[in-house]
Order: sequence, then C-alpha cells, then structure tokens
Amino acid sequence: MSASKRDELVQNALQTFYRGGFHAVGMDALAKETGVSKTAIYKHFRTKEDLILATLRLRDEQFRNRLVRRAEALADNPRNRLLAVFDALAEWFREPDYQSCMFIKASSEFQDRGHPIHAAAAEHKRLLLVYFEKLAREAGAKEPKELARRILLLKEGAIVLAHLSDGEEAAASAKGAAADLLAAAGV
Amino acid sequence: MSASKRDELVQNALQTFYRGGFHAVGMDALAKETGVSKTAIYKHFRTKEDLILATLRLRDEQFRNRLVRRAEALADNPRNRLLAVFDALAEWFREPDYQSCMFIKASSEFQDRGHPIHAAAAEHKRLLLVYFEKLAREAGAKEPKELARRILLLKEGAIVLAHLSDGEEAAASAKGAAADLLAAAGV
DNA sequence: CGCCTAGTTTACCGATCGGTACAGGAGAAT
DNA sequence: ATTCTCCTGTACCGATCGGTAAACTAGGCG
Repeated sequence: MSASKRDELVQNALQTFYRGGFHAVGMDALAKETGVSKTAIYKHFRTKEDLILATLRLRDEQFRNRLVRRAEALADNPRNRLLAVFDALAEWFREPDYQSCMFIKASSEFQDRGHPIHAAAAEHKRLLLVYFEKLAREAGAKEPKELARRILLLKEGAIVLAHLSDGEEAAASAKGAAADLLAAAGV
Repeated sequence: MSASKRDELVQNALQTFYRGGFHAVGMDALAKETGVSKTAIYKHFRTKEDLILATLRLRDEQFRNRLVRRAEALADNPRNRLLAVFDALAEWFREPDYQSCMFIKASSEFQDRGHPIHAAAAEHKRLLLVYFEKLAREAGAKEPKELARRILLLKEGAIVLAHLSDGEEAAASAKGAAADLLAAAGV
C-alpha cells in the first residue's frame, strides 16, 4: 500500500469508527466503507487494535491542531483564547454528525487502564491540559495548572452533555463558567 | 423466574456490563457471570437491548439515590450540598473498580440519538440536572438553572478525567471550581 | 398423587467476528 | 517482455455473536 493510500485508509477508518463505534464496526464492514480490501489492511496493520491506535494518533493530531488554530484565529491574547476554546467547541457541536469525543468513546470501549487504547486516550487529554496550562500561565493566572484543570473539566463536561442533550447550551454554559473561573484566578 | 431472581439477574448484569462493556459482553458470558441460564434470561427479556435498558433503569435509581443520600449526609444546607456532591464523587472515584459513568459508556456504544439506550442515558443526566437546579434554587442562586448546568458540566468532566487520569485531582479541582461558580452566582 | 412454575443443560440456528490463504491484475522499472 | 510491488476479490478458518428448541428437574400447591 502506498503511503498516501495508507493515510487515506486511516482517515476513512477514523470516520467509520467515529460514526459506528470500535467494537460495532467489523473488519469486513471497515473494508467496504474505506474502499480498501481486508487483505491490504492487514498488510500494514497486524491487528484491528493496531489500526485503531493509528486512527487515534491521527485524530489527536487533527483535533489539537484544529483547536489551537481556531483559538488563535478567534482571539489575540491568551486570556481570550482560553474562552475562545469554547467557541471552537460550539462550532464542533453544531456539525450535523457530531458524535462526542473519539477518545472518550475509545476509553469507554477499552476501559482497562493498562490497555494501549485507553493509554492513548489519556495521553490526548494530557496534551490538551498542557496546552491549557500554557495559555493560563501566559494569561497570568494565579495557579495556571489548577486553572487548566478546571478548563479541561468544563471542556469534557461540555462534550458529554452536547452529545446527550443540547450542544449550544452546553457550550454557552461552559464558556460562562470559564469566564467566572478566569476572574476567580485573577485573569 | 421469581421476582427476586429477576432482580438478582439485573443487578449482576449491571456489574458485568459495567466492567466489560455492552457490546463486548456476549449473552453466553453474561449467563455464566450472572449464574442465570440464557434460556431463563430470554424468558423475561425479549432481547439483549431490553436487558440493557433494565440495567440502566436500575443504575439510574441506585446512582441518584446514593448521590442524594451522600449529599444530605455530608452537608446540612443546599449550598453546601452542591459542594458535597463532589465529595461524594471523590468517594466513588476511590473505589478500586471505578470505571467511569455507565450512561456515558452506554451513549458511547449506542450513539444514535434516536436509540432507546441513548435516550435512557440522556434522561439520567436530565434528572441529575433537575436535582442540582432544586438545590441551586433553595440556595438562593441568581440563575439556578444556569448554575445547575455548570455544576453538571463539572461533574461530567470530573467523571471522564477520573477515568482517564487522576480521580482525586479531578474531584478536588471540580469542587474548587464549583465553589467559585457558587460565589459568582451570589451563593 | 399430578400438575404447574421456574428454572436447568445441551444443542443448535444463521450470521458475523478477527484474521489468513491464494490466485490474479494493473503499473512502473528494468 | 519480465519482474516486482501493491493491490484486488473470493473463499475460507475456528470462534463467537444474539437468539431458539427440546428435554429435564426441583419445589409448591391443588
């Protein structure tokens, strides 16, 4: 499989797993949906788990890149970028095929803490925390690490509630709460 | 199946699904784990989905009862009960087999908004919101509905992060954030 | 006693699971 | 023209999926 074909497979597998769930999507269905034969898939991925890990790596990269880019585009200083994160989330929630966070779903289906897929999900959240902490520090927060954790709590809560009830409401409440938490942190 | 046997089955199925996941646990494994034969299971539940819905009804009842009871035991006024919610969560996170929220996992595996299981998860979160709103109103919050949404956001975020990284930290940060949000709401 | 209820065990159904084997085709390099 | 790489389709593997059928058994009750 050429490198570009392989990337195409991972990208399509990402969408298929995201829409259908990791256990629920079988390898036959995956081959049909991605347009790549099962034989070719197994040429480059030893197991389904390896393929899932590859999709999660891609997702992590795409998601964080997009979030950072949108935060930078929507606001021009660290404080406002922390708030703009929730505007970026609102845009995401509005997408018609929004289906919650791929990593929350992955950790729901592979819940053992020692499992590589669970670890990949944890790492994604850790990297988000690092980003929020950087913004919090640049914004001059009293305890940047603590503020970052709180922003992350609101973000994860909003993702879950946007999936289960109203996305617009979840994003708006989370942004309002974040503003109050920024104020409480002296920002 | 006697009524008590049926309840026993649902209770055991709850634990098994919680630990193993809904798709990942098959009906043969379920029969073995619960000690109830597959034939008997299908005498009272037409499908696996029906059984899952029954476990979710039981879980909703048990979880909300326990949360309300703990909040009442740990604090004696509405304001402090809103905060005590996060102490109750911390206790839960400390349990050795803590595996995130059953309803978040259910909505991760059955993600279509029209699916009965997804709807059951959404209803659980709605009932929690109603409880938080009652406490917020009794506490004299400026906008009780908005405060309740924010508390719920923190709770869901804490549940997710407690599963993916550190439960103690998640509960503590969520409680601290909640205290600031209460203050901002004039409570 | 005989019957009913509520279970059990065992075996089976067609479909699908993750994964493999094999034969062949298109395209580029030589 | 030959060979190599990369892919295809089809068929298959044993295991398991959700769900059903049949024969049997222990206990309560008339």
